[in-house]
Amino acid sequence: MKSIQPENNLPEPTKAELEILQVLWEFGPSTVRFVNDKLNEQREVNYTSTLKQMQILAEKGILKRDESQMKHIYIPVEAEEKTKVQLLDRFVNTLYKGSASQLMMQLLGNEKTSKKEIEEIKRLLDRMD
Amino acid sequence: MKSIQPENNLPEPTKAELEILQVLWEFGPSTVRFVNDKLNEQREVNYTSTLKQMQILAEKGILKRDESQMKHIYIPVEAEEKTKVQLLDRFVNTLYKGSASQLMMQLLGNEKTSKKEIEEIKRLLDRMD
DNA sequence: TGTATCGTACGAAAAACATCGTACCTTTAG
DNA sequence: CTAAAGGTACGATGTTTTTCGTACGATACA
Repeated sequence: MKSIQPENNLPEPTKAELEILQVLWEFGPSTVRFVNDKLNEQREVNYTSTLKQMQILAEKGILKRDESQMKHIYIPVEAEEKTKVQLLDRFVNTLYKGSASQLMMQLLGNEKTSKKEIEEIKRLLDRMD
Repeated sequence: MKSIQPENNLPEPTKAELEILQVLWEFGPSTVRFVNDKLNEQREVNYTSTLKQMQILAEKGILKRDESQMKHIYIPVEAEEKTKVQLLDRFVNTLYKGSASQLMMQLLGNEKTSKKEIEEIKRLLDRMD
């Protein structure tokens, strides 16, 4: 049963695009210079590469930008949460046929998910009632 | 706190590769013909395309194959669980800075995660003690 | 005022992925 | 024996994503 709804969905961000989004989510609206510097804390990347990516992101409508200054300021169009929910949804559908509980099981079985995390999750569920 | 461990990790499968893996996971070791037929239940794809993908997968060491017959049989090297755990791990790290509980919250907040799913998850956690 | 610095624009090359056509070998049925 | 059916190999091509060089306009300041 496919519900009819406005195809609001923006195109799925690519890997490189996600890197940029994450900087913007963490630090808020930023210039290319700022984002590029942040990226370079993790890996080497040329300024113009980042610039181009952000321009593409803007073309796609994933970012909007304030051009009133010479140093353009880029801003994510969708909130962090919304985008992540979308990505998560896709992930669950692809790998777990949409079953969130199956994903959970994996998460809980993973040694890398610490006891503390598990406690946190339980508390969360309790609070949900 | 990053634990030191052998970097066992195989290269991340691409989208097309994942499709193939999923068929193999669901139906067990298979021929190219079989996999291709399954894929074609969902979308049109040429036999040789699938063949090529599976050959690449084998080159990468993600699949191994039994060549003793003319119809080669392809088998995933890693178990479904292990690969999924790896992908999930990467996903959590990338989008949620490794916080499983944060991911959970999103999952639980998502209307698409049904009440039944949530019940399932709770039962799961209870059983964990 | 001129030159170094910092910005954007944009085409093009490089790299990663995906698809397919063609060659050619085996098996099978008549 | 031979033709059709079905298999693998693999290069070529198409597409998308990523990276970068170069051109050129603004700004800053010696």
